[in-house]
Amino acid sequence: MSSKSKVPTIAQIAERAGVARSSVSRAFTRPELLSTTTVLRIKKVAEELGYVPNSSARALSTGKTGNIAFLVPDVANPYFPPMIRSAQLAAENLDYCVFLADFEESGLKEEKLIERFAGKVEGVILISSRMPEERLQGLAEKIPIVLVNRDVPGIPRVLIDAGSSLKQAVRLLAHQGHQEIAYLSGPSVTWTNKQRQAAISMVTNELGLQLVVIPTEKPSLESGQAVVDQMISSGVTGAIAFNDLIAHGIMTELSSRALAVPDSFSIVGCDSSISPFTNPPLTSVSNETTEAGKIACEMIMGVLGEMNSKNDQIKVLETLLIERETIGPPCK
Amino acid sequence: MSSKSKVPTIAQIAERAGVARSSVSRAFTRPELLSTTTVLRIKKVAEELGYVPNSSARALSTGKTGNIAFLVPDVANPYFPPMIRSAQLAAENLDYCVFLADFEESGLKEEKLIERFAGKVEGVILISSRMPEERLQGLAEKIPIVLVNRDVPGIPRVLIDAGSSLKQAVRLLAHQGHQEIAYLSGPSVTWTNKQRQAAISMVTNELGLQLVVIPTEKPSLESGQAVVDQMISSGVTGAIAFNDLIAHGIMTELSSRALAVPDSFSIVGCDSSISPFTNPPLTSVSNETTEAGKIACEMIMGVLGEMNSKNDQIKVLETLLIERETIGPPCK
DNA sequence: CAATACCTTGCAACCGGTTGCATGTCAACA
DNA sequence: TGTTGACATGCAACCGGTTGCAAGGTATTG
Repeated sequence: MSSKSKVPTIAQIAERAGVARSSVSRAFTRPELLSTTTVLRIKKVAEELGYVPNSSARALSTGKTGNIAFLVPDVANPYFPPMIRSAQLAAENLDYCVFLADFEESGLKEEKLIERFAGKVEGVILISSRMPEERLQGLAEKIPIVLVNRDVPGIPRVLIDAGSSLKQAVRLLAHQGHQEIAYLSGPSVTWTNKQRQAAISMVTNELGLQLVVIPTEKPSLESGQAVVDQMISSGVTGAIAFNDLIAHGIMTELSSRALAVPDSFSIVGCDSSISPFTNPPLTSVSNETTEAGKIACEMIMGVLGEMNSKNDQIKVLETLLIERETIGPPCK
Repeated sequence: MSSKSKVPTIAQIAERAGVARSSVSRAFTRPELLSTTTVLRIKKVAEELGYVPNSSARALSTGKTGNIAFLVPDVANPYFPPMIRSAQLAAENLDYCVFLADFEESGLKEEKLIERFAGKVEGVILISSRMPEERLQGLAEKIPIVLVNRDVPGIPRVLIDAGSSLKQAVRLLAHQGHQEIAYLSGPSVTWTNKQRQAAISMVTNELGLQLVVIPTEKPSLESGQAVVDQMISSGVTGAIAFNDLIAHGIMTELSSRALAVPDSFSIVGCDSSISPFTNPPLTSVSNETTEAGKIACEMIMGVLGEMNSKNDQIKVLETLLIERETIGPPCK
């Protein structure tokens, strides 16, 4: 029932230590301005009373919250957690805390979230943003933004380039004798999807292969399962999926129809989110998300200081095609 | 170069609208105290100037930050993302923002994180906490805490009970004729592991089966692969793993040795995090994490108001054994 | 028509730190 | 010994909202 106890403030420490409030503040933020003995005395008293600086108050007077926000399209998509993890770790090392939010693949929700966070954070990291370019640019003038897997001029961004690996995958399929292949596309508005599809279609054109683009509902397992009929009837002998989830959905569905991979179909995934775990192990593109998360975090820290100055830095992460066991010669 | 622009404050809205600062404040927080026309006028001006309340300032004077923290042992473990997602969604509906942090399976780091968040949040949701019980109780006196999958009297908690499902799994194995089975255990300090192991051993005793407990390094795929030798040499014909990841590691390793599941070994997982995706699909325990995250969030909201009052509520979520295709008769 | 109640709005203190400036102390230097 | 400067500390304003209290105005009532 120590009614007065609660959380001690700077004032109580000051009184107990016989100094001014400002000295207590400085003991924590700029100890080099005080004599060593004073700092020690203050810290001792603070320790005794269990003092913890009130971060709202600090944020109010300094204007720095020490927070950033990390927005992803779908937390449960295994592609993102490693990125979330590395970004959060990187932020933590710089004494920042990170808010996480899921915008459920919706540009509208994304925008609402940004507005909600605007006052609470110093910057926002947007993963695979679905917002229209002009909106992004508008927001970027109000609050520091770093994009991952979205290419908007004028906004700092880190891009994971799966293009070269996917081109290599097409060549590999061609080399095995495939003439007609499918691309199971992802969310059509995303940079990632456009970029992947463009890379693939460039090489199929070059090699004179037939490319069938089959859209999927969502980049999920279920969507992969759902398009198998369409894929089979299209007459292709191999397929490259937008991501591992779709590829795995296809494998699952094929397996349930007693169609073996790669004997009946060759399948290539992308991102290596779950490809090491599938059976047979899925040939896929390496996963650079951990690196991307870390870089995005470092980038935003760099941007925090210098608002206004047109910051147009861009970092492209290259990928590798990881050959596992789902490519073989065509069946038909 | 509108140097003066920046972010408008309550004072500028007040001036522009010809009212006192307090009226502007009330227009947003308690509009029923003002006349409709005044509220409208203020809101209009605020809209024009792009006013957004400064949440640090608000937090300072009200004492409420509108944030909670969500701490997990490992973001990248597929068990957690659905829980994170549902908790975050639930929080958002109540206008709360959530910090996410990864304590890397370490009780020490967990404690540091809680302290760091202490000033920034109104409450903390701890998933599978590794902290000693007395520490938890100490912290719970300072800040509202809700535990998930950790059973500490006096602290509100939600528990996912896989026990009954695992008992059923043991019976199923026994019914198929298995005499000796293994439990591939998880992190020994966790409530989850203790509870699962206890449930299994209760039934093996009851049925007179031989139970071999094999510890794993981490609840990960790699750890599962690493213990296969030990499992084989122990002479068991079936195994129940602490989680799907370990189970899948075992399946992968067995598969690379040309040992088929369930023909050579029967395997049971837990949590259904990746079990629907394995090949063959892994018999496992249902995943109640989505529900748990939501409930944890609701629980902490309930606790926020009434600190001090001994709150000892507990919610237990029951699970289901989901039979897929990895249990068969013993081989040896 | 005066007294009373209610509704609307303003005043000013407060939340808990931070920081520019002023003051005071003491040692070093001329 | 008087001056100068470095160093240590205090004072008070400020960050941007919130809120108890009071004042002014209008409506209600006897």
